[in-house]
Amino acid sequence: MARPLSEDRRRAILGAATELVAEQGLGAATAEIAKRASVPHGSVFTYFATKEELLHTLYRELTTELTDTVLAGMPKGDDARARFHHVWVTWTRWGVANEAKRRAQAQLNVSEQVNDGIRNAAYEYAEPVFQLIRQISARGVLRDAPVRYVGALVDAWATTTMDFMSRNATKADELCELGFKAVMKALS
Amino acid sequence: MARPLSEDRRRAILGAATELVAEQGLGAATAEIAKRASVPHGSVFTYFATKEELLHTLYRELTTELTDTVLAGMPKGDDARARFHHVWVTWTRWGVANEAKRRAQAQLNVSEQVNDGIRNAAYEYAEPVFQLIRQISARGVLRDAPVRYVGALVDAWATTTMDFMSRNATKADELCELGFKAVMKALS
Amino acid sequence: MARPLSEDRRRAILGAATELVAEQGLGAATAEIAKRASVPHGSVFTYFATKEELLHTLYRELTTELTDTVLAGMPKGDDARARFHHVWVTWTRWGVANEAKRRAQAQLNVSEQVNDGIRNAAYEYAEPVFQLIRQISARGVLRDAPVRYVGALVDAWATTTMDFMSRNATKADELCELGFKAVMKALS
Amino acid sequence: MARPLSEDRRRAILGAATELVAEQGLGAATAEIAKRASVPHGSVFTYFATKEELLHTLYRELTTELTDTVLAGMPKGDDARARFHHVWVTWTRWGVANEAKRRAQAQLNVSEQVNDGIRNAAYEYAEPVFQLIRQISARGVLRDAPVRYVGALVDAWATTTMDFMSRNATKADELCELGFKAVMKALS
DNA sequence: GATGAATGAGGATTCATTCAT
DNA sequence: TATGAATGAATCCTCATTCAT
Repeated sequence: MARPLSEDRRRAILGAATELVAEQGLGAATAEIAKRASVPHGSVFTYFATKEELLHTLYRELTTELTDTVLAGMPKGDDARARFHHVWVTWTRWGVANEAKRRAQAQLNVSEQVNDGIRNAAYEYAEPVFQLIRQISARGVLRDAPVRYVGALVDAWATTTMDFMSRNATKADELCELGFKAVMKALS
Repeated sequence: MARPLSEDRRRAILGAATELVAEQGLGAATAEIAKRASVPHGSVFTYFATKEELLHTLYRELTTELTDTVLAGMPKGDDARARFHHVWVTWTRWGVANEAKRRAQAQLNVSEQVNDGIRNAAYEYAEPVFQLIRQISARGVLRDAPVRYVGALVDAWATTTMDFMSRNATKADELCELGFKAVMKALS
Repeated sequence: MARPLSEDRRRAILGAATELVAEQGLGAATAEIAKRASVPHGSVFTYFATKEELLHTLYRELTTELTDTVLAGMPKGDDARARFHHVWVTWTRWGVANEAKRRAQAQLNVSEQVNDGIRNAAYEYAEPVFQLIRQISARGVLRDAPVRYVGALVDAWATTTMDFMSRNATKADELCELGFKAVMKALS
Repeated sequence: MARPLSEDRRRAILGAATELVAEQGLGAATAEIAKRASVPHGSVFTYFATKEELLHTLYRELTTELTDTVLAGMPKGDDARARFHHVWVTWTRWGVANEAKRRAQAQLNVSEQVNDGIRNAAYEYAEPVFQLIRQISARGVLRDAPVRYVGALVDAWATTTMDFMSRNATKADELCELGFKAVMKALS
């Protein structure tokens, strides 16, 4: 049998794409992505049919990784606040620890390139998080608002909080907790 | 005697740029912007030295317009809540009524193209809004957080709210008010 | 007013395309066409939106030029034989004198790139020739065959005749006359 | 012990090449040929050293098949007209029944890729047909013309006739006979 | 100033061929 | 031999900016 696709190469390309999209936006050149991944330009297209597919895959992988990270180690039991606190802290720390990933995600998020179908798949994968948010907000001002809206608000605040944590490393934990308290107040 | 630059043309170019940046991101071609503006390609460069300058100007004009809109008709007096309500409603309505502008702004916001200097100028212009936000949050959980952070949180929620208002026209007003209540709870 | 498109450049590009298509087929690179035309590569696309358009234009110009050449100097009067003789001789001589054009035409003819619409336009332009052919063949074996078919037969023989005239310069005139006699016999 | 090359695969590749060359010209990609043949891309190059060799082989097989078809069932005896009628009918019917083959042949014919050596080999293989044509035209206008020229004229008319038979299935037989009569008149 | 052609580096993608498995 | 990933030159086309008119 022929040589199988190399998972390493695939990851190298996605990693390079993450960095360059974070730095330059979706306009990042496939040739430069290849160079950064130490892979011949042509190889980008043996792993991803088009640049669009590469970006879609990147979006999917980033959102999946984030959801997985946030759900891993989730406390059991029904202390919704504790559970949400875990989500919030894990989430924002992931964002601070993975600046390129976070910024690449931000670029992909504003782009038309990422269409509703792809976006919905990401939301579905994050369903447990949405459920938790619904639970938290069940008795608050937003109790009648669409979950997707409430989820998007939490996302927006998490993103903003990460940005400030990043820029202000010494006060990162403090900002994280302040952000958490504010969100909790808004939701409950 | 040199012909003076035409304000109409300048505005046409900025308008076309708004639409195309909203649709395609910063990659929008100057030639296409010119065509959309019904202006010869060369004129883009008599009104703006480079594409970068055009985008910077666009960012400035959009943020300025938004700030002006929000501050116009601001209620007098010290009812901070009423004043902030005015800001919130005007802001989100502007966003819904000016979809292209809102989306262009979002594109410019994530871009490295718009540097900190330009961003700070926008913040300074919006200083009255920041002051109002500080006032609102003076006794809340975020009382010790940096104003810029609190401002960014409000911005993030306003943006998210506009997006959902846009997609859900029949419930726009309702979402606007829900969002407002949630922000108020978070801040105070 | 800005610089107008240069007819010289346009012709240079079409000329270079003629040569390269004759030599290499439709696969000829636009970059090489540009080089042969002593024109920057980008200019090819300011004169022709796509390579396809360039090839279509080339087809149209070649067929038009041939038709014009053949119709110019057509004897007046009703001596159909004399008129057709003029057509035949002019046609095959044009082909011998313009080897690149003839071969480029041959390449374009077999290509799917040149669609029926474009082909029909060429036939319509050559309508006077078809009428003459119909007149010549009105009492022959092919009297009930579709004119387009008879025309295509004549075309096929003219093309073949030119090829042999080209390869055999000393007997070119002889071949031309032999071909003519054979066609006349076939048609009448 | 080395596994022997599979005749089936070879034929599958040639078949796929026929279709794709007919559709797209010589630019057809080997990878696509492989896919159409349901054969791994690499196999194309174990059966044919280069793409060029594949195309040469294709040309040879197509011309050979046509000659074989035309010569099979050739009436014995010295009725040259009957023999040529058989050739003509078999030839044009083959062309109509094998559209892809006919069109692939046309593509290969105009290409420089197929050089004189290869072309001559095909002519030699078709020698009996040339002899018949010489016999038919021995007393006609073209009696002193080079056989190759006369052969090429017949080829050109056969090709044109097939094209029209193909496009006009209901009148195919009629066109076939009309074409035959015209050729006979031209030659004899 | 107004216009739009000119330019050539850069962009995404394709492809014949090779070669590791 | 079979397979299909690897490669990088080549392909068509785009684009910001300049400049002749």
